[in-house]
Amino acid sequence: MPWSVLEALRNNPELLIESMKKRCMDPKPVYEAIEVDREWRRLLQEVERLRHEHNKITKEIAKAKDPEERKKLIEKAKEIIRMKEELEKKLKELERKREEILLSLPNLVHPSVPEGCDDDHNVPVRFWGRPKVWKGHLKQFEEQTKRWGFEVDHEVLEERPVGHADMLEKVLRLGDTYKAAQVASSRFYYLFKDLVWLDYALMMYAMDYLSKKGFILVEPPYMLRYKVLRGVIDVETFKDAIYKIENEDLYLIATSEHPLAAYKMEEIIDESRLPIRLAGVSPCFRKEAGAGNRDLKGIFRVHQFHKVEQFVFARPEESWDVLEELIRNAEELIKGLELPYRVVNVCGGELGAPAAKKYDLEVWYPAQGRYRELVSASNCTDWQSYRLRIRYRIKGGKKHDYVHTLNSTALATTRTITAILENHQLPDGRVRIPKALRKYLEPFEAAPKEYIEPWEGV
RNA sequence: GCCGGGGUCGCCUAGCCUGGCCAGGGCGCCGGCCUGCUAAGCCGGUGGGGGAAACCCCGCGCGGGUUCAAAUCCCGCCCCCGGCGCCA
Repeated sequence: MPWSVLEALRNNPELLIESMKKRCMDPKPVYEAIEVDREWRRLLQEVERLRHEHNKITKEIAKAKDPEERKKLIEKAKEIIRMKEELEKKLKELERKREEILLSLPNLVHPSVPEGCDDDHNVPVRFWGRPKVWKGHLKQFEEQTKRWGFEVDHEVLEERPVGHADMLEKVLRLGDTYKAAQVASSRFYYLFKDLVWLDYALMMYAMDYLSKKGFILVEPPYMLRYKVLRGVIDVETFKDAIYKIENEDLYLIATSEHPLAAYKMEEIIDESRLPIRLAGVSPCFRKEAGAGNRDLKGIFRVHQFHKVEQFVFARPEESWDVLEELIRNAEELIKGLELPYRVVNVCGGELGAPAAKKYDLEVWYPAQGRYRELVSASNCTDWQSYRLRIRYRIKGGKKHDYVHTLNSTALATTRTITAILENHQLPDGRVRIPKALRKYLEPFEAAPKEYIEPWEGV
Protein backbone atom coordinates (compact mmCIF):
# COMPACT_ATOMS: atom_id res chain seq x y z
CA MET A 1 0.00 0.00 0.00
CA PRO A 2 2.57 2.53 -0.99
CA TRP A 3 0.50 5.48 -2.26
CA SER A 4 0.95 8.22 0.31
CA VAL A 5 -2.65 9.42 0.20
CA LEU A 6 -4.08 5.92 0.74
CA GLU A 7 -1.47 5.26 3.40
CA ALA A 8 -2.53 8.43 5.22
CA LEU A 9 -6.19 7.61 4.75
CA ARG A 10 -5.78 4.39 6.69
CA ASN A 11 -3.03 5.10 9.18
CA ASN A 12 -3.00 8.83 9.66
CA PRO A 13 -6.27 10.42 8.52
CA GLU A 14 -5.50 13.56 10.53
CA LEU A 15 -2.77 14.35 8.04
CA LEU A 16 -5.21 14.21 5.15
CA ILE A 17 -7.83 16.23 6.94
CA GLU A 18 -5.28 18.91 7.80
CA SER A 19 -4.21 18.85 4.18
CA MET A 20 -7.75 19.39 2.95
CA LYS A 21 -8.26 22.26 5.38
CA LYS A 22 -5.05 23.87 4.25
CA ARG A 23 -6.35 23.68 0.71
CA CYS A 24 -9.54 25.39 1.88
CA MET A 25 -11.47 22.31 0.88
CA ASP A 26 -14.19 20.53 2.75
CA PRO A 27 -12.58 17.50 4.43
CA LYS A 28 -15.84 15.56 4.11
CA PRO A 29 -14.64 13.39 1.19
CA VAL A 30 -11.87 12.13 3.47
CA TYR A 31 -14.33 10.83 6.04
CA GLU A 32 -16.38 9.36 3.24
CA ALA A 33 -13.27 7.75 1.75
CA ILE A 34 -12.32 6.20 5.10
CA GLU A 35 -15.81 4.79 5.46
CA VAL A 36 -16.03 3.42 1.93
CA ASP A 37 -12.53 1.97 2.09
CA ARG A 38 -13.31 0.22 5.37
CA GLU A 39 -16.54 -1.20 4.01
CA TRP A 40 -14.76 -2.24 0.82
CA ARG A 41 -12.14 -4.16 2.76
CA ARG A 42 -14.79 -5.86 4.86
CA LEU A 43 -16.81 -6.97 1.86
CA LEU A 44 -13.67 -7.97 0.00
CA GLN A 45 -12.86 -10.46 2.73
CA GLU A 46 -16.31 -11.99 2.47
CA VAL A 47 -16.11 -12.28 -1.28
CA GLU A 48 -12.66 -13.78 -1.10
CA ARG A 49 -13.87 -16.39 1.33
CA LEU A 50 -16.61 -17.44 -1.10
CA ARG A 51 -14.16 -17.43 -3.97
CA HIS A 52 -11.95 -19.71 -1.96
CA GLU A 53 -14.85 -22.09 -1.32
CA HIS A 54 -15.66 -22.12 -4.97
CA ASN A 55 -12.08 -22.72 -6.00
CA LYS A 56 -11.88 -25.70 -3.67
CA ILE A 57 -14.99 -27.31 -5.15
CA THR A 58 -13.78 -26.67 -8.66
CA LYS A 59 -10.65 -28.62 -7.90
CA GLU A 60 -12.65 -31.45 -6.40
CA ILE A 61 -14.79 -31.62 -9.55
CA ALA A 62 -11.69 -31.89 -11.66
CA LYS A 63 -10.62 -34.90 -9.61
CA ALA A 64 -14.00 -36.58 -9.22
CA LYS A 65 -14.46 -39.60 -11.47
CA ASP A 66 -17.85 -40.85 -10.31
CA PRO A 67 -20.57 -39.12 -12.42
CA GLU A 68 -23.07 -39.04 -9.53
CA GLU A 69 -20.61 -37.34 -7.20
CA ARG A 70 -19.63 -34.97 -9.95
CA LYS A 71 -23.20 -33.92 -10.45
CA LYS A 72 -23.62 -33.25 -6.75
CA LEU A 73 -20.47 -31.17 -6.60
CA ILE A 74 -21.49 -29.11 -9.58
CA GLU A 75 -24.81 -28.37 -7.93
CA LYS A 76 -22.97 -27.26 -4.82
CA ALA A 77 -20.66 -25.09 -6.88
CA LYS A 78 -23.61 -23.40 -8.53
CA GLU A 79 -25.07 -22.66 -5.13
CA ILE A 80 -21.87 -20.94 -4.05
CA ILE A 81 -21.75 -18.99 -7.29
CA ARG A 82 -25.19 -17.60 -6.60
CA MET A 83 -24.07 -16.25 -3.24
CA LYS A 84 -20.75 -15.10 -4.63
CA GLU A 85 -22.27 -13.21 -7.53
CA GLU A 86 -24.62 -11.32 -5.30
CA LEU A 87 -21.81 -10.10 -3.08
CA GLU A 88 -19.56 -9.45 -6.03
CA LYS A 89 -22.12 -7.12 -7.48
CA LYS A 90 -22.13 -5.14 -4.26
CA LEU A 91 -18.36 -5.19 -4.13
CA LYS A 92 -18.07 -3.91 -7.65
CA GLU A 93 -20.35 -1.01 -6.91
CA LEU A 94 -18.39 -0.23 -3.77
CA GLU A 95 -15.15 -0.51 -5.67
CA ARG A 96 -16.38 1.97 -8.25
CA LYS A 97 -17.33 4.39 -5.51
CA ARG A 98 -14.05 3.90 -3.69
CA GLU A 99 -12.10 4.51 -6.89
CA GLU A 100 -14.11 7.60 -7.62
CA ILE A 101 -13.45 9.11 -4.20
CA LEU A 102 -9.79 8.13 -4.14
CA LEU A 103 -9.20 9.70 -7.53
CA SER A 104 -10.90 12.87 -6.38
CA LEU A 105 -8.60 13.33 -3.39
CA PRO A 106 -5.90 15.97 -3.80
CA ASN A 107 -2.29 15.37 -2.91
CA LEU A 108 -1.02 15.76 0.64
CA VAL A 109 0.25 19.26 1.28
CA HIS A 110 3.89 19.82 2.24
CA PRO A 111 4.36 21.41 5.69
CA SER A 112 6.14 24.43 4.20
CA VAL A 113 3.09 25.45 2.18
CA PRO A 114 1.56 28.66 3.55
CA GLU A 115 -1.97 28.86 4.96
CA GLY A 116 -4.51 30.80 2.99
CA CYS A 117 -7.24 30.54 0.42
CA ASP A 118 -6.38 33.11 -2.25
CA ASP A 119 -3.23 34.36 -3.93
CA ASP A 120 -3.09 37.17 -1.43
CA HIS A 121 -1.64 34.58 0.90
CA ASN A 122 1.10 33.41 -1.39
CA VAL A 123 4.35 34.14 0.42
CA PRO A 124 7.18 35.79 -1.52
CA VAL A 125 10.47 34.05 -0.87
CA ARG A 126 12.84 36.17 -2.95
CA PHE A 127 13.01 39.08 -5.35
CA TRP A 128 15.30 39.79 -8.25
CA GLY A 129 15.90 42.75 -10.54
CA ARG A 130 15.13 46.45 -10.46
CA PRO A 131 11.46 46.92 -11.38
CA LYS A 132 10.22 50.05 -13.12
CA VAL A 133 7.43 51.40 -10.97
CA TRP A 134 5.15 54.15 -12.13
CA LYS A 135 4.66 56.71 -9.37
CA GLY A 136 0.93 55.95 -9.32
CA HIS A 137 1.69 52.36 -8.43
CA LEU A 138 4.11 52.96 -5.59
CA LYS A 139 1.60 52.08 -2.93
CA GLN A 140 0.61 48.79 -4.49
CA PHE A 141 4.26 48.06 -5.18
CA GLU A 142 4.90 48.26 -1.46
CA GLU A 143 1.97 45.95 -0.90
CA GLN A 144 3.76 43.38 -2.98
CA THR A 145 7.22 43.88 -1.49
CA LYS A 146 7.57 45.76 1.81
CA ARG A 147 4.52 44.14 3.33
CA TRP A 148 6.45 40.88 3.21
CA GLY A 149 9.60 42.46 4.62
CA PHE A 150 11.46 42.86 1.33
CA GLU A 151 13.21 46.09 0.42
CA VAL A 152 13.24 46.02 -3.37
CA ASP A 153 15.34 48.55 -5.24
CA HIS A 154 13.27 50.10 -8.02
CA GLU A 155 13.16 52.86 -10.58
CA VAL A 156 10.29 55.35 -10.31
CA LEU A 157 8.60 56.31 -13.57
CA GLU A 158 6.85 59.63 -14.09
CA GLU A 159 4.97 58.36 -17.14
CA ARG A 160 2.79 55.28 -17.05
CA PRO A 161 4.13 52.71 -19.53
CA VAL A 162 1.97 51.31 -22.30
CA GLY A 163 0.22 48.05 -21.41
CA HIS A 164 1.36 44.91 -23.22
CA ALA A 165 -1.94 44.56 -25.10
CA ASP A 166 -1.71 48.08 -26.51
CA MET A 167 1.97 47.65 -27.28
CA LEU A 168 1.11 44.57 -29.30
CA GLU A 169 -1.86 45.87 -31.16
CA LYS A 170 -1.57 49.65 -31.28
CA VAL A 171 2.10 50.56 -30.97
CA LEU A 172 3.95 47.69 -32.65
CA ARG A 173 0.95 46.45 -34.61
CA LEU A 174 2.58 43.03 -34.69
CA GLY A 175 -0.42 41.18 -33.35
CA ASP A 176 -4.09 41.04 -34.26
CA THR A 177 -6.47 39.54 -31.75
CA TYR A 178 -9.55 41.16 -33.28
CA LYS A 179 -9.28 39.31 -36.57
CA ALA A 180 -8.39 36.15 -34.67
CA ALA A 181 -11.53 36.53 -32.59
CA GLN A 182 -13.55 36.85 -35.75
CA VAL A 183 -12.15 33.72 -37.34
CA ALA A 184 -11.61 31.60 -34.21
CA SER A 185 -12.88 33.31 -31.07
CA SER A 186 -11.50 35.54 -28.35
CA ARG A 187 -8.19 34.52 -26.78
CA PHE A 188 -6.71 33.60 -30.14
CA TYR A 189 -4.17 35.74 -31.97
CA TYR A 190 -2.28 36.39 -35.14
CA LEU A 191 1.36 37.23 -34.51
CA PHE A 192 3.52 38.76 -37.21
CA LYS A 193 7.14 39.21 -38.19
CA ASP A 194 9.42 40.14 -35.30
CA LEU A 195 7.15 38.60 -32.72
CA VAL A 196 7.20 35.29 -34.56
CA TRP A 197 10.98 35.41 -34.54
CA LEU A 198 10.83 36.30 -30.88
CA ASP A 199 8.50 33.38 -30.15
CA TYR A 200 10.92 30.91 -31.73
CA ALA A 201 13.99 32.57 -30.24
CA LEU A 202 12.47 32.18 -26.79
CA MET A 203 11.86 28.50 -27.43
CA MET A 204 15.40 27.97 -28.68
CA TYR A 205 16.82 29.90 -25.75
CA ALA A 206 15.03 27.65 -23.24
CA MET A 207 15.83 24.48 -25.19
CA ASP A 208 19.49 25.41 -25.36
CA TYR A 209 19.68 26.25 -21.67
CA LEU A 210 17.98 23.06 -20.50
CA SER A 211 19.94 20.80 -22.84
CA LYS A 212 23.13 22.16 -21.34
CA LYS A 213 21.74 21.26 -17.90
CA GLY A 214 21.29 17.65 -18.99
CA PHE A 215 17.59 17.75 -19.82
CA ILE A 216 16.53 15.54 -22.73
CA LEU A 217 14.61 17.43 -25.38
CA VAL A 218 11.24 15.84 -26.10
CA GLU A 219 8.56 16.59 -28.66
CA PRO A 220 5.58 14.71 -27.28
CA PRO A 221 2.14 13.83 -28.66
CA TYR A 222 -0.14 16.84 -28.62
CA MET A 223 -3.18 14.71 -27.85
CA LEU A 224 -3.83 12.09 -25.20
CA ARG A 225 -6.46 9.53 -24.31
CA TYR A 226 -8.92 10.13 -21.52
CA LYS A 227 -7.49 7.54 -19.15
CA VAL A 228 -4.01 8.99 -19.52
CA LEU A 229 -5.12 12.53 -18.92
CA ARG A 230 -7.10 11.42 -15.90
CA GLY A 231 -3.84 10.18 -14.47
CA VAL A 232 -2.16 13.55 -14.57
CA ILE A 233 -4.85 16.13 -13.87
CA ASP A 234 -7.84 16.63 -11.62
CA VAL A 235 -11.45 17.13 -12.64
CA GLU A 236 -11.30 20.90 -12.29
CA THR A 237 -8.43 21.20 -14.72
CA PHE A 238 -10.23 18.86 -17.05
CA LYS A 239 -13.35 21.00 -17.03
CA ASP A 240 -11.61 24.35 -17.41
CA ALA A 241 -8.65 23.59 -19.62
CA ILE A 242 -9.05 20.62 -21.89
CA TYR A 243 -10.22 20.58 -25.50
CA LYS A 244 -11.67 17.34 -26.83
CA ILE A 245 -11.45 16.02 -30.36
CA GLU A 246 -14.90 15.25 -31.63
CA ASN A 247 -15.82 11.57 -31.94
CA GLU A 248 -12.44 10.40 -30.75
CA ASP A 249 -11.03 9.45 -27.41
CA LEU A 250 -8.45 12.20 -27.76
CA TYR A 251 -7.82 15.44 -25.91
CA LEU A 252 -5.48 18.30 -26.80
CA ILE A 253 -2.70 18.74 -24.26
CA ALA A 254 -2.78 21.79 -22.01
CA THR A 255 0.96 21.40 -21.40
CA SER A 256 3.66 18.93 -22.39
CA GLU A 257 3.84 17.99 -18.71
CA HIS A 258 0.98 15.59 -19.39
CA PRO A 259 2.45 13.51 -22.23
CA LEU A 260 5.85 13.61 -20.52
CA ALA A 261 4.45 12.16 -17.31
CA ALA A 262 2.65 9.53 -19.37
CA TYR A 263 5.86 8.55 -21.11
CA LYS A 264 6.68 6.10 -18.31
CA MET A 265 3.10 5.02 -17.67
CA GLU A 266 2.77 1.44 -16.39
CA GLU A 267 6.51 1.02 -16.24
CA ILE A 268 9.06 0.16 -13.61
CA ILE A 269 12.10 2.35 -13.88
CA ASP A 270 15.46 1.13 -12.75
CA GLU A 271 16.58 3.30 -9.85
CA SER A 272 19.99 3.89 -11.39
CA ARG A 273 18.29 5.84 -14.19
CA LEU A 274 16.69 8.34 -11.83
CA PRO A 275 16.33 11.25 -11.84
CA ILE A 276 15.16 11.53 -15.45
CA ARG A 277 15.13 15.15 -16.62
CA LEU A 278 13.02 15.97 -19.67
CA ALA A 279 12.47 19.22 -21.52
CA GLY A 280 9.14 19.13 -23.32
CA VAL A 281 8.68 21.30 -26.38
CA SER A 282 5.12 21.75 -27.57
CA PRO A 283 2.16 23.96 -28.19
CA CYS A 284 -0.40 24.10 -25.37
CA PHE A 285 -4.15 24.30 -25.77
CA ARG A 286 -6.33 25.66 -23.01
CA LYS A 287 -10.01 26.44 -22.84
CA GLU A 288 -9.56 28.96 -20.01
CA ALA A 289 -13.18 28.24 -19.17
CA GLY A 290 -12.77 29.33 -15.57
CA ALA A 291 -11.12 32.63 -16.44
CA GLY A 292 -14.26 34.62 -17.10
CA ASN A 293 -13.34 38.00 -18.55
CA ARG A 294 -9.91 38.15 -16.95
CA ASP A 295 -7.06 39.26 -19.22
CA LEU A 296 -9.27 39.30 -22.27
CA LYS A 297 -7.04 41.78 -24.05
CA GLY A 298 -3.80 40.90 -25.72
CA ILE A 299 -1.98 37.59 -25.54
CA PHE A 300 -1.46 37.23 -21.80
CA ARG A 301 -4.10 34.51 -21.44
CA VAL A 302 -4.76 32.65 -24.67
CA HIS A 303 -6.12 29.35 -25.92
CA GLN A 304 -2.86 28.28 -27.52
CA PHE A 305 0.80 29.07 -27.03
CA HIS A 306 4.21 27.46 -27.17
CA LYS A 307 6.02 26.27 -24.13
CA VAL A 308 9.23 24.60 -23.08
CA GLU A 309 8.56 22.59 -19.97
CA GLN A 310 10.82 20.98 -17.39
CA PHE A 311 9.71 17.58 -16.21
CA VAL A 312 11.46 15.17 -13.84
CA PHE A 313 10.91 11.62 -12.61
CA ALA A 314 12.70 11.51 -9.26
CA ARG A 315 13.32 9.32 -6.26
CA PRO A 316 11.09 10.36 -3.37
CA GLU A 317 14.07 11.31 -1.21
CA GLU A 318 15.46 13.72 -3.79
CA SER A 319 12.28 15.30 -5.13
CA TRP A 320 12.31 18.31 -2.80
CA ASP A 321 15.80 19.22 -3.94
CA VAL A 322 14.71 18.80 -7.54
CA LEU A 323 11.85 21.25 -6.99
CA GLU A 324 14.40 23.87 -5.93
CA GLU A 325 16.48 23.04 -8.97
CA LEU A 326 13.54 23.52 -11.32
CA ILE A 327 12.55 26.92 -9.97
CA ARG A 328 16.20 28.02 -10.06
CA ASN A 329 16.42 27.02 -13.71
CA ALA A 330 13.34 29.06 -14.51
CA GLU A 331 14.81 31.99 -12.61
CA GLU A 332 18.02 31.84 -14.59
CA LEU A 333 16.03 31.96 -17.81
CA ILE A 334 14.00 34.96 -16.68
CA LYS A 335 17.12 36.71 -15.41
CA GLY A 336 18.61 36.25 -18.86
CA LEU A 337 15.61 38.09 -20.25
CA GLU A 338 16.26 40.90 -17.76
CA LEU A 339 12.76 40.75 -16.31
CA PRO A 340 12.41 41.71 -12.63
CA TYR A 341 10.61 38.98 -10.75
CA ARG A 342 9.73 37.46 -7.44
CA VAL A 343 9.25 33.85 -6.45
CA VAL A 344 6.26 33.03 -4.28
CA ASN A 345 5.47 29.96 -2.25
CA VAL A 346 1.88 29.30 -3.29
CA CYS A 347 -0.62 28.93 -0.45
CA GLY A 348 -2.70 25.81 0.13
CA GLY A 349 -5.90 27.17 -1.36
CA GLU A 350 -4.23 27.95 -4.67
CA LEU A 351 -2.50 24.61 -5.14
CA GLY A 352 -3.80 22.32 -7.86
CA ALA A 353 -4.88 18.88 -6.71
CA PRO A 354 -1.77 17.09 -8.04
CA ALA A 355 0.75 19.41 -6.35
CA ALA A 356 2.13 18.96 -2.85
CA LYS A 357 3.95 22.28 -3.13
CA LYS A 358 4.24 24.93 -5.79
CA TYR A 359 6.41 27.92 -6.52
CA ASP A 360 5.25 30.59 -8.92
CA LEU A 361 7.67 32.95 -10.57
CA GLU A 362 5.99 36.29 -11.09
CA VAL A 363 7.37 39.04 -13.30
CA TRP A 364 6.78 42.71 -12.64
CA TYR A 365 4.45 44.37 -15.19
CA PRO A 366 5.19 48.14 -15.12
CA ALA A 367 1.91 49.18 -16.76
CA GLN A 368 -0.25 46.95 -14.56
CA GLY A 369 1.71 47.65 -11.41
CA ARG A 370 1.82 44.08 -10.29
CA TYR A 371 3.77 40.87 -10.32
CA ARG A 372 2.19 38.29 -12.57
CA GLU A 373 2.75 34.56 -12.98
CA LEU A 374 5.04 33.49 -15.80
CA VAL A 375 6.27 30.22 -14.37
CA SER A 376 4.85 27.58 -12.10
CA ALA A 377 6.94 24.80 -10.55
CA SER A 378 5.32 21.90 -8.69
CA ASN A 379 6.27 18.74 -6.90
CA CYS A 380 3.44 16.29 -7.47
CA THR A 381 5.15 13.59 -5.37
CA ASP A 382 3.38 10.29 -6.05
CA TRP A 383 -0.03 11.69 -7.01
CA GLN A 384 0.48 11.29 -10.74
CA SER A 385 2.70 8.23 -10.60
CA TYR A 386 0.12 6.34 -8.55
CA ARG A 387 -2.53 7.03 -11.14
CA LEU A 388 -0.26 6.22 -14.06
CA ARG A 389 1.38 3.28 -12.26
CA ILE A 390 4.91 4.56 -12.63
CA ARG A 391 7.20 2.81 -10.20
CA TYR A 392 10.89 2.27 -9.74
CA ARG A 393 12.95 -0.69 -8.65
CA ILE A 394 14.81 0.15 -5.50
CA LYS A 395 18.42 -0.93 -5.73
CA GLY A 396 19.38 -3.45 -3.07
CA GLY A 397 15.75 -3.95 -2.11
CA LYS A 398 12.88 -6.07 -3.28
CA LYS A 399 10.07 -3.60 -3.20
CA HIS A 400 8.90 -1.27 -5.91
CA ASP A 401 7.74 2.20 -5.07
CA TYR A 402 6.05 5.05 -6.86
CA VAL A 403 8.37 7.67 -8.33
CA HIS A 404 7.87 11.35 -7.72
CA THR A 405 7.03 13.61 -10.63
CA LEU A 406 7.85 17.31 -10.88
CA ASN A 407 7.15 19.91 -13.47
CA SER A 408 7.96 23.52 -14.11
CA THR A 409 7.58 25.98 -16.90
CA ALA A 410 10.83 26.91 -18.54
CA LEU A 411 9.35 29.51 -20.87
CA ALA A 412 5.84 30.00 -22.19
CA THR A 413 6.14 32.16 -25.26
CA THR A 414 3.11 34.42 -25.48
CA ARG A 415 3.13 35.35 -21.85
CA THR A 416 6.85 35.93 -21.84
CA ILE A 417 6.38 38.18 -24.86
CA THR A 418 3.87 40.29 -22.92
CA ALA A 419 6.41 40.69 -20.13
CA ILE A 420 9.07 41.78 -22.61
CA LEU A 421 6.69 44.24 -24.27
CA GLU A 422 5.90 45.88 -20.98
CA ASN A 423 9.36 45.87 -19.44
CA HIS A 424 11.60 46.63 -22.38
CA GLN A 425 9.56 49.21 -24.25
CA LEU A 426 11.26 52.47 -25.20
CA PRO A 427 9.71 55.94 -25.44
CA ASP A 428 9.92 55.82 -29.25
CA GLY A 429 7.69 52.76 -29.42
CA ARG A 430 10.42 50.21 -30.03
CA VAL A 431 11.07 47.26 -27.73
CA ARG A 432 14.54 46.25 -26.71
CA ILE A 433 15.40 42.57 -27.24
CA PRO A 434 17.29 41.02 -24.31
CA LYS A 435 20.88 40.17 -25.23
CA ALA A 436 20.40 36.54 -24.23
CA LEU A 437 18.14 36.02 -27.23
CA ARG A 438 20.61 37.52 -29.69
CA LYS A 439 22.21 34.16 -30.45
CA TYR A 440 18.95 32.69 -31.56
CA LEU A 441 18.14 35.55 -33.92
CA GLU A 442 21.59 36.15 -35.33
CA PRO A 443 21.54 33.40 -37.97
CA PHE A 444 18.51 34.84 -39.71
CA GLU A 445 18.77 37.84 -41.96
CA ALA A 446 15.17 38.89 -41.57
CA ALA A 447 15.09 38.46 -37.82
CA PRO A 448 15.32 41.49 -35.54
CA LYS A 449 18.50 41.72 -33.48
CA GLU A 450 18.41 44.59 -30.99
CA TYR A 451 14.97 46.11 -31.23
CA ILE A 452 11.49 45.18 -32.25
CA GLU A 453 10.25 47.92 -34.51
CA PRO A 454 6.69 49.20 -34.92
CA TRP A 455 5.08 48.09 -38.14
CA GLU A 456 2.44 49.58 -40.38
CA GLY A 457 0.48 46.34 -40.72
CA VAL A 458 -0.38 43.97 -43.54
C1' G B 1 -9.36 1.86 -43.98
C1' C B 2 -8.89 -3.57 -45.56
C1' C B 3 -6.47 -8.58 -45.03
C1' G B 4 -3.16 -11.69 -42.19
C1' G B 5 0.02 -12.65 -37.71
C1' G B 6 0.67 -11.28 -32.67
C1' G B 7 0.27 -8.95 -27.22
C1' U B 8 2.04 -14.18 -21.12
C1' C B 9 4.82 -12.16 -13.89
C1' G B 10 11.38 -6.38 -14.92
C1' C B 11 13.25 -8.48 -20.06
C1' C B 12 13.00 -12.96 -23.39
C1' U B 13 10.09 -17.22 -23.98
C1' A B 14 6.74 -22.14 -23.34
C1' G B 15 1.59 -23.16 -22.78
C1' C B 16 -3.55 -21.67 -26.57
C1' C B 17 -5.39 -26.14 -31.66
C1' U B 18 -7.31 -30.68 -27.66
C1' G B 19 -10.48 -25.74 -21.03
C1' G B 20 -9.10 -28.37 -15.05
C1' C B 21 -3.05 -30.91 -12.36
C1' C B 22 0.45 -23.93 -8.10
C1' A B 23 1.45 -20.07 -15.71
C1' G B 24 6.95 -23.92 -16.96
C1' G B 25 11.92 -22.26 -18.56
C1' G B 26 16.08 -18.66 -19.52
C1' C B 27 18.16 -13.79 -18.29
C1' G B 28 18.38 -9.95 -14.76
C1' C B 29 17.75 -8.61 -9.66
C1' C B 30 17.47 -9.78 -4.03
C1' G B 31 18.74 -13.06 0.05
C1' G B 32 21.28 -17.44 1.80
C1' C B 33 24.90 -21.61 1.43
C1' C B 34 29.85 -22.53 -0.26
C1' U B 35 34.67 -19.72 -0.65
C1' G B 36 41.04 -16.39 1.60
C1' C B 37 38.39 -12.86 -2.20
C1' U B 38 35.78 -12.96 -6.82
C1' A B 39 33.56 -16.07 -10.31
C1' A B 40 31.18 -20.65 -10.81
C1' G B 41 27.84 -23.92 -8.38
C1' C B 42 23.62 -24.94 -5.14
C1' C B 43 18.92 -23.35 -2.42
C1' G B 44 15.01 -19.84 -1.87
C1' G B 45 12.70 -15.28 -3.40
C1' U B 46 11.44 -11.86 -7.33
C1' G B 47 3.18 -8.63 -10.02
C1' G B 48 -1.30 -6.40 -7.36
C1' G B 49 -4.67 -6.71 -3.18
C1' G B 50 -6.84 -8.27 1.74
C1' G B 51 -5.30 -10.04 6.57
C1' A B 52 -2.18 -8.97 13.25
C1' A B 53 -0.81 -13.64 11.40
C1' A B 54 -1.55 -18.40 9.33
C1' C B 55 -3.06 -17.78 4.87
C1' C B 56 -6.28 -16.35 1.04
C1' C B 57 -7.94 -13.70 -3.36
C1' C B 58 -6.90 -11.49 -8.00
C1' G B 59 -3.41 -11.35 -12.22
C1' C B 60 -1.54 -14.01 -19.08
C1' G B 61 -3.22 -6.16 -23.51
C1' C B 62 -8.49 -4.07 -21.78
C1' G B 63 -13.77 -5.14 -21.18
C1' G B 64 -17.76 -8.59 -21.60
C1' G B 65 -19.70 -13.73 -22.53
C1' U B 66 -19.88 -19.37 -22.39
C1' U B 67 -18.64 -23.08 -18.36
C1' C B 68 -18.70 -26.16 -12.01
C1' A B 69 -13.82 -24.55 -14.23
C1' A B 70 -10.79 -19.83 -19.23
C1' A B 71 -3.91 -17.67 -20.61
C1' U B 72 -6.66 -21.52 -23.48
C1' C B 73 -13.33 -21.14 -26.47
C1' C B 74 -16.74 -16.76 -28.24
C1' C B 75 -17.74 -11.25 -28.91
C1' G B 76 -16.18 -5.98 -28.68
C1' C B 77 -12.15 -2.50 -28.04
C1' C B 78 -6.86 -0.91 -27.70
C1' C B 79 -1.93 -1.64 -29.27
C1' C B 80 2.28 -3.95 -32.13
C1' C B 81 4.29 -6.48 -36.70
C1' G B 82 3.70 -7.72 -42.10
C1' G B 83 0.98 -6.86 -46.81
C1' C B 84 -2.49 -3.67 -49.65
C1' G B 85 -4.69 1.21 -50.04
C1' C B 86 -4.18 6.51 -48.93
C1' C B 87 -0.76 10.43 -47.88
C1' A B 88 2.35 15.66 -45.81
